[in-house]
Amino acid sequence: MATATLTTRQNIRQTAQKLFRERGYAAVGMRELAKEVGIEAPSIYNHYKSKDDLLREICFDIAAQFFKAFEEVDLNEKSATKKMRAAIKGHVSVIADNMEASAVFFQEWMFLEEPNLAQFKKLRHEYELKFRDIIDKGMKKGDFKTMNLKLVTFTIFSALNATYDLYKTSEKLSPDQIAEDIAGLLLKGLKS
Amino acid sequence: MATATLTTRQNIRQTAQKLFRERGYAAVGMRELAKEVGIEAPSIYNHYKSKDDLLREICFDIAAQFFKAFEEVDLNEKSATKKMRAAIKGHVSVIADNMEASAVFFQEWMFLEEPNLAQFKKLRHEYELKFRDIIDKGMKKGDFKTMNLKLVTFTIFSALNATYDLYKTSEKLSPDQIAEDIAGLLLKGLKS
DNA sequence: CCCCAAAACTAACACTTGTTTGTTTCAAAT
DNA sequence: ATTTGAAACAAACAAGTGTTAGTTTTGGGG
Repeated sequence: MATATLTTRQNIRQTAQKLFRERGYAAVGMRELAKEVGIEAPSIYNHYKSKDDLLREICFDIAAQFFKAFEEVDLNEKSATKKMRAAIKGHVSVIADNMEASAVFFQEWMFLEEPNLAQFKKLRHEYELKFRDIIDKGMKKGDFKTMNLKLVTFTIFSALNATYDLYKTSEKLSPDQIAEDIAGLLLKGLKS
Repeated sequence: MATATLTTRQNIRQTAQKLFRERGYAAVGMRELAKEVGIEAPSIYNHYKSKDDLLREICFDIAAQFFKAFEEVDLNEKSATKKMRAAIKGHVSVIADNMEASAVFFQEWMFLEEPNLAQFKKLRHEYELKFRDIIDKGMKKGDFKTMNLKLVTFTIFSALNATYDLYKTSEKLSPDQIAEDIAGLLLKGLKS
């Protein structure tokens, strides 16, 4: 059990992640959130500036984790195939380690208000470009078959980002195993 | 121009599809919807019983289209590979022909109220089983490599259901071309 | 013990939510 | 020209929205 005793702030955030995922950001009220935490709604504002602030913290924290996971991959791996496999593994691991939060990241980000929304989109685009870059270089070196780059990147991301749904329904598959299997399926499709 | 002159009912539905997709079901109010249609909110209730009724019609209509598209595939194709390719094509075509509605189908269905929600889940599960069945038989016949069935089905669905996002950003790719490319990528990964 | 700040509370504000009621408009059929 | 039913409307309801103001509780440091 990593959960010793949560601070109220941590408790609010964790509960928000759960509720936002279960019922959607717009459908969850501050009073409902507060009740689940065990406090009154106004008390939340001692810890977060606004509802949007809460969503912002959740989304941007996951974004940072994706970038961090990728950084290690980019430094340690050389060939396009190995980089891709490692990137997929890192990405899936972040999702696996933050199931609720990453579900919010993927499904509720559009409720961010400006300027957070614009910054979020920018970050996400940067991250996608990193993946696309690996694939592009792999194609040019002949490791991967030449195909529509945008479509391929999209397909891969879609598959990866559904990992969350997989966890819910699946007979216990480990994150590593899921990452391995998805990587296997997709890389075989990429290979020239 | 297929749009000769829409009935008010059709107008409401089409506008609802657009708004629900753009801003999410919970975030769209009846007054906002009405305004976009050019009427007052209470007038909507001359055409739909409730907000939920609107969502129900959108979601279940798309569901019916998926089933219809699959039916033809199942009758006309024989080998697992051909069936799979045709099923993917049919699925993507339904999305391509109903971009807004299918986006709502995939992202807003959880806002359905009971008993619609339960029925929707059941339908969706049935549809998934049809795909899984093709893959399963393909594996047993040796056309496809034996892998975790649930994971494979999930990965494929995830890729297919992101088609909508692809349309928005992509340099004009035809539905057929998208279906072809995705099918190519995924089937190669499946092949034994 | 007292103080002070962090964090909880109650009450309220201004506004929006989906929906209902009762009435009026309007176009097609008699 | 009159009837009729569909579809529009304005007004309102009860409940819920995020948030703020002002106050009380709480728990650790001097």
